[in-house]
Amino acid sequence: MQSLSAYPQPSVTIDCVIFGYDGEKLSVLLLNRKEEPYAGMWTVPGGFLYLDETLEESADRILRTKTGLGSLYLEQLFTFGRPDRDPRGRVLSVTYYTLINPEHVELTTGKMANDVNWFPVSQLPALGFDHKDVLQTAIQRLQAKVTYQPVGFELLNPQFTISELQDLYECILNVRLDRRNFHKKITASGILKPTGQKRLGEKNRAPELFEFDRERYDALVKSGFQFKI
Amino acid sequence: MQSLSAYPQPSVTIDCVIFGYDGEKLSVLLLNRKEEPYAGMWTVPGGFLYLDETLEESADRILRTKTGLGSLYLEQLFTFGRPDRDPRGRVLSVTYYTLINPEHVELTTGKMANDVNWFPVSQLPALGFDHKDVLQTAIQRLQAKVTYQPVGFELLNPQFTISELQDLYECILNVRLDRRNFHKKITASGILKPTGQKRLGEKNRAPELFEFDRERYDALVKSGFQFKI
DNA sequence: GCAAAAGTGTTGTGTATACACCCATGT
DNA sequence: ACATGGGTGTATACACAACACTTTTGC
Repeated sequence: MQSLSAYPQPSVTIDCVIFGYDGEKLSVLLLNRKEEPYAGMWTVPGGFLYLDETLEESADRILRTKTGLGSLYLEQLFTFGRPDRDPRGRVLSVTYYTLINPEHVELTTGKMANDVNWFPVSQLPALGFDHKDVLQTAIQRLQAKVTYQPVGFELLNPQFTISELQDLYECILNVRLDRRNFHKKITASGILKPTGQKRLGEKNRAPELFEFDRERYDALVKSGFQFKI
Repeated sequence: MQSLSAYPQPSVTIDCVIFGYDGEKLSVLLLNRKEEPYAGMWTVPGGFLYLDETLEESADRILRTKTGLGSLYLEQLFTFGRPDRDPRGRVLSVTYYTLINPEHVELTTGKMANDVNWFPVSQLPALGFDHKDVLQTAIQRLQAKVTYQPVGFELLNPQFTISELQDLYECILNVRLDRRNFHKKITASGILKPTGQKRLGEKNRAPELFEFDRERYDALVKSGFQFKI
């Protein structure tokens, strides 16, 4: 590969905001840095881009190495590039984000970090670099997206109840929704597939279990469908 | 500035999609390249990022140098990073986009280009690099944005008629809208400031002239206002 | 007066909201 | 049987789409 060294060359990191939802609150996955700069502080998982990999391949490699997570569906968020955002020199950060269910994954602390942990978005620790801006941007994007697209199924079990879905939406959007209207709207949208099963063993009436009907959802999106909560 | 040379270093370009509207069709500003690679082909205006400037400063500098345009309000679009997207080596492209009124600006062909010209988005020439993807992404973003935010005033004269605004929307979205419903919706939104003047000299009834009420618009956006066409 | 586009109003239809009621389950 | 949350129905208000008529301007 040619070096193009006639032109200025910054370094580039890929940083990933991983949202998780445990049934109660929205959290993000953070790493405690072992090395300078910002040793001992928390940051979003990230690493340097190699020259022979795509941005997405890089994100996947970095997440596997540093958190043990792999094969996630990542969406590009924003590219941060303030000249002073990294004390080591000029480093751009191309950021990605995704949503996962923390109970479905196993975390591994890579050797570059002291610790990997979930933090509720309402109680974030002090963050290194400009990762406070990164997280703020990611939360705004997630909120904007959830109001017009039924994202968030990744955060629930494959089979879930309508109440669980409503809790998730209320949590992301930080609002209260009418239980009955939510029920009507979400079933009318046609993207929930009834399983015919119920969740037994709870204290109250057993709620019906649904699955996300991705085929039907993709078909609706193609035809210009817009979900509105 | 430290070099960080222990880490792989790609080059980074800033590329800008400039949309223009001449009252009839939506166009984009393209440069005819003088040098390899892709000499003689058309590309979106762009250039290499310097290490001491922000991404936005870089975009501004590049546009001034190559097109004569300056002080535009640019919005970040996407970062393209396929390893093979530039034959010279690994080059990331951080892209921006904006909307301007072609009649309000004067173009200068920088010495790096043979020519600078507007092309209707429906009749694009062969494009260098992956700029076909760049333009497609930009058009999608513009269409998505215009349906929930009243963008596009930058493309009109400071004073404009409701019909002119409707033509613009129909052009961007590629649909036909009911004249009377559009009139009601846009005036009810409160973001048009009546000037009390009319545009005389046309063949038919003189239409009222309006201005964009940016203060009121910003206030509405803050309070969670959503425009829907 | 005529043509052409601008401005205004009405009405029906569907969708969102704010409600109240019954049902099923575990204790 | 009772408490608790799950499922369903309905009346109202509101927004939107479809449509017809009047007004103003230049010729």
